[in-house]
Amino acid sequence: MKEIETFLEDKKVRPTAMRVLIYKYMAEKEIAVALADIENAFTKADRTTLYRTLKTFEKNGIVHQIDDGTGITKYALCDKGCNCEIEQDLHLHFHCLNCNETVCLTKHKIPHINLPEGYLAEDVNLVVKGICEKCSGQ
Amino acid sequence: MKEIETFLEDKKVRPTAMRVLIYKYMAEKEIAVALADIENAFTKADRTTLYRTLKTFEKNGIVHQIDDGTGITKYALCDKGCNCEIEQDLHLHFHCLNCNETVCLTKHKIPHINLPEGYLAEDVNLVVKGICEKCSGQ
DNA sequence: CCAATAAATGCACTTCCATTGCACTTTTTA
DNA sequence: TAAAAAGTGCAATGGAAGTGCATTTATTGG
Repeated sequence: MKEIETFLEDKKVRPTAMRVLIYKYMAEKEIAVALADIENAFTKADRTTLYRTLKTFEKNGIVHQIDDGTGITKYALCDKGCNCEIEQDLHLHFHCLNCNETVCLTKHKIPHINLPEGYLAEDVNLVVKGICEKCSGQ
Repeated sequence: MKEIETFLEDKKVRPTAMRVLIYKYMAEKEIAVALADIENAFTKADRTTLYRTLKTFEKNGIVHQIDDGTGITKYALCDKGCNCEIEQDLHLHFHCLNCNETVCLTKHKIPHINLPEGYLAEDVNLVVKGICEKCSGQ
């Protein structure tokens, strides 16, 4: 708990009770979470607070946003060295069509993409859909 | 015009006037189009018709849907050999942050992605964002 | 310690786009 | 040519993201 507080402070985010809880929640879950998930977990808190907390976390490099193609924005904690901004550091995301969960495959960097002459890449989004190990093992 | 009709018939889609026009419109544009684009081009037709036309086209392998991360669903004509379903055939999409246009880079197949043990890939979505050749050349 | 200020939170509302239900029209077919 | 099917148009719904403003809570300088 204390560690979370100091962690947030390091990231220049004031560690309010709500923020610590949300961080804790996301750290315990190992999958990417949607705003609605957090809403369900913290029914006493207002949607807006949760929403803005995520935006604050995002702005300060605590979480990154994931577009997994479901149309629902997901968020996941950044790894220690996760430089979401740097192209080379981008990892891919896996969305399971069975359990509907999305995970960061942090170890799997996106391979270099060759583009035609004249195209300049600034950002890459790679989502693989299929069956995750949890679901395929059953 | 006649070719479009027979083409649609080949795809088991009844070539109504509207459908032929929409197909023609998409063929002339070389970029992926949003429903709103088509709406603007065909102000006399109803949104729903255009929407359902795209869905019909999609179901019959005439167009494929593109999620370029803008939150707006785009559609593009499939190439002759575009087997949208087959993983190996998936091409990548490029979204220009300047002109906001999205194109299929049909020639650029998605490289094989190595996944951890237990993960089964069924579909891959790869979107590169940056500056397109039209915009970078200026 | 207290007042002034800034940050965080909650509520209500808006916007935007995708999607659907139902009625009406046009086309197909038996 | 009548019945059925497919296509089209209008209106409404739904879900999620985002915003304005008032209120509460925390911070800080005197």
